[in-house]
Amino acid sequence: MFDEIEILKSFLRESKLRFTPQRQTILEVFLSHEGHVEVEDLFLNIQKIDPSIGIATVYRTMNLLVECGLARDSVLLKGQQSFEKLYHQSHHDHLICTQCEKIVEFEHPLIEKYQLEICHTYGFTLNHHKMEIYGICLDCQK
Amino acid sequence: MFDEIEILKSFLRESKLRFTPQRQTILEVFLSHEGHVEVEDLFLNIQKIDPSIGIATVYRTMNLLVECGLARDSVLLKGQQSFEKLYHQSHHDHLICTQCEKIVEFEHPLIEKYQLEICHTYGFTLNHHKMEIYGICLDCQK
DNA sequence: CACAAAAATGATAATGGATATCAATTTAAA
DNA sequence: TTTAAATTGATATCCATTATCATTTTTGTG
Ligand SMILES: [Mn+2]
Ligand SMILES: [Mn+2]
Ligand SMILES: [Zn+2]
Ligand SMILES: [Zn+2]
Repeated sequence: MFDEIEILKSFLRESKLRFTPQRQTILEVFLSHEGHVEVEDLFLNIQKIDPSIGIATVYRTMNLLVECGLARDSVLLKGQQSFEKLYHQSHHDHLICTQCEKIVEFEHPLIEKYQLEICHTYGFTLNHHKMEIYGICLDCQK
Repeated sequence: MFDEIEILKSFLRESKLRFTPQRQTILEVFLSHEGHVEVEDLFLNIQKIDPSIGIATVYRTMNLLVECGLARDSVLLKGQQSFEKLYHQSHHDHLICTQCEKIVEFEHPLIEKYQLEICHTYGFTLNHHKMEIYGICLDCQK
């Protein structure tokens, strides 16, 4: 049982990359966020801890976190990339209100099962998937 | 039973917008494409017919086509927006090879059914959805 | 401890797709 | 014909992300 820091460290070691203070800070700030984080929010909170960290390093590190499976890029909110935690999180998909942009997370085991079936039918190996349902939430229906 | 031109015309009429030669050309070229079209390809083919049409009008018109339900924006290929026909097409989702970017279309009635269930559970009205499965295709597995 | 090679960083320039602007043109309706 | 509104194309602008590059940091080796 490893925690996220260990995951990142071993990923970096295998890739002959280095574990740096900046990468640690960025990972920690990212982990402190619940749900879906935009790069801008992430960057603001990172700068509170270490104002010398540049935006380029944030992007670079987030890409690494996606590569090693600690993050996934999530829904596109107002044109900006956003991320959410992937490790130690139960898999889920998203229900998005097109009016207020509220995001509800859900999971449905049968949908996951049929996805596997589909991959098998077409000879694909399953890597990951993205499923977003767009509609109007209860609040916005009023 | 209306065809696409009629759909667009009546949408424009209701919105107090105008049916123009440019819009007709763009719609026709779009309809002549099978599958998923990037803006760049679309623009090239439009210019073959009317070289005076500008890229801004193409974007503007494609947005209209999405609004009136004749097109939907589809998967993001190499950073560019792409569209596919929506009217008179059977609904389907996408299986995408992460290696060669091949796109296979599939449909699964049960998945659609469960999506409705989920919306009902959370009190959402269902508008549309997007489901993409990423994996490696048979050819690329070799 | 040097010392060298490789990797990482931050500032900033560059990229590129999409949108906004605006003067000129076209359209619809009276 | 006349007028107001809509549309167009050229082009400027926006803005998120990536590339560049000089400098700094890290790692490993003797
Ligand atoms: Mn989520
Ligand atoms: Mn398709
Ligand atoms: Zn809502
Ligand atoms: Zn493939």
